[in-house]
Amino acid sequence: MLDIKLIREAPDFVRQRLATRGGGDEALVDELLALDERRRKLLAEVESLKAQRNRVSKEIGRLLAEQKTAEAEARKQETRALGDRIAELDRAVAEVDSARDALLLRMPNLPHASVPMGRSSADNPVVRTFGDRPTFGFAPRTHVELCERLGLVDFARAAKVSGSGFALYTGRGARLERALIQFMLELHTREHGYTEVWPPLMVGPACLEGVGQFPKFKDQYYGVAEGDDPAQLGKLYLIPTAETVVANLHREEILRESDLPLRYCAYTPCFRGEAGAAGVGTRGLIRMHQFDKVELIQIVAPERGYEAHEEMVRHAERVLQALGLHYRVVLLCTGDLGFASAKTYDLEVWAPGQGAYLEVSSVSNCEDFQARRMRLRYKDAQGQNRHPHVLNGSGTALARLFVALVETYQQADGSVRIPAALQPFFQEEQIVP
RNA sequence: GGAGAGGUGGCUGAGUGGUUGAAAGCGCACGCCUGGAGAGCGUGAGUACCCCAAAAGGGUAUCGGGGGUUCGAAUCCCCCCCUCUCCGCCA
Repeated sequence: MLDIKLIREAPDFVRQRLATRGGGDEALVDELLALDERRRKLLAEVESLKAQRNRVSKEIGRLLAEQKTAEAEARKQETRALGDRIAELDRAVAEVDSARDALLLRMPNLPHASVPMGRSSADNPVVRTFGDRPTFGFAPRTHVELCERLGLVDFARAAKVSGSGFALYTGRGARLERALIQFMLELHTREHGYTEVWPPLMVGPACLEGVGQFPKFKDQYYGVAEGDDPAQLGKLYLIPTAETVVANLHREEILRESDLPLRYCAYTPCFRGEAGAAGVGTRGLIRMHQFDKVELIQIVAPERGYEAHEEMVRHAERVLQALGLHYRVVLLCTGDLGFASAKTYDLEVWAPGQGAYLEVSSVSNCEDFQARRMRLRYKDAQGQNRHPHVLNGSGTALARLFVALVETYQQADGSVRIPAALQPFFQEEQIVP
């Protein structure tokens, strides 16, 4: 969430930055400031009353110790009314508090100054590209055709057991998926200095709130209930991305500066309701309720936030480079930026069978927005507690990468070559019908 | 799922209604001491919020979380969460 002190001290700046997102959130600033002012007013009053009560209580203790029971009783009588007033004010504070927090939790992060202005994905500038679109001496097939011919994915049986939006990888398809996961984990842990973690796949709502998914996007998630007890719902959710759990690993901690940077790499399945998303029902692997992803997380000192951000984009790019896939890097404009992010790059890989770029990675610096929500801090050299920058990036998402790979390396006879970097993990050079 | 034990500051651990924000020990930081280190001695130190232009200073809250009793709660009552042990079940 945003720093209430910043909103208090520079409301115009905050309004202006929020306005660039085009979501109308700047209108909340005045409401927030009014609540904040009321809160402080109430606090000042109730706290001075409590101070008074504490003084009298101590005095009563002293009087009782000195056997002056009558005097103590008199004091008690006096103070009784104070308690009622305090309780009343406490309730008022709690009300204002929760109203203020609810507002704060709904306000998105401020876009970084370097983020281009824009309304939608159409305004995202391409920052750089790698490679060229491959050419074919034949009409390239879609991954759906290729997968069915080669027996890599059984969509029909996946739908039979789980409905649409699920894939059953079979035989060499399953092995290819596993090889890609293994390849990426090895790359990031051995060459980019990330620590591998394999986290729980279900988390409590506090974690979703911590990364900024709650309360705004509550309908996107799969809630899990143990048994048939509806009261259990809302206790645990399937993670929509490893970010949800890994970014929260140190929540409510005060780290030492020497602990930073923390770099984690995690392979996990990801689960998404995709409620209302166009194309869930379309064939193929492009939009799924369940997909695999290798995620990168960094927790760094604010001074190093944007340096680390650029570095992370390069780490994700190396996956696509090593696999020899054509891709482009896009910088999200203000209007397309995610709720928690201050700056985001997307990696879009070319899928010849689709004739389109597919988003396989999104690398964001959320600055201290998430750290503040999850009460994650570190103690700097001066002994000050500060919120670190929390960054997340896909390194990369699997299903679409699978699509791009199969479509890019398809041959005229319907077979698929395996790029050299993947061969040690896949153990074969090609997939033939 | 059943039975029991327990959750106190960075850690260990005292504390069952009244100067207890919390003994003691360890660890930590700084200073003295030392050629240097250690030992020893001394000093300091939680977190969040509020008041104050700021600093200084003052205040409130915080002993797993929430609620209650009371003038006053780490201490009493209720609910919840978590950890550990044993049993059951189970990959």
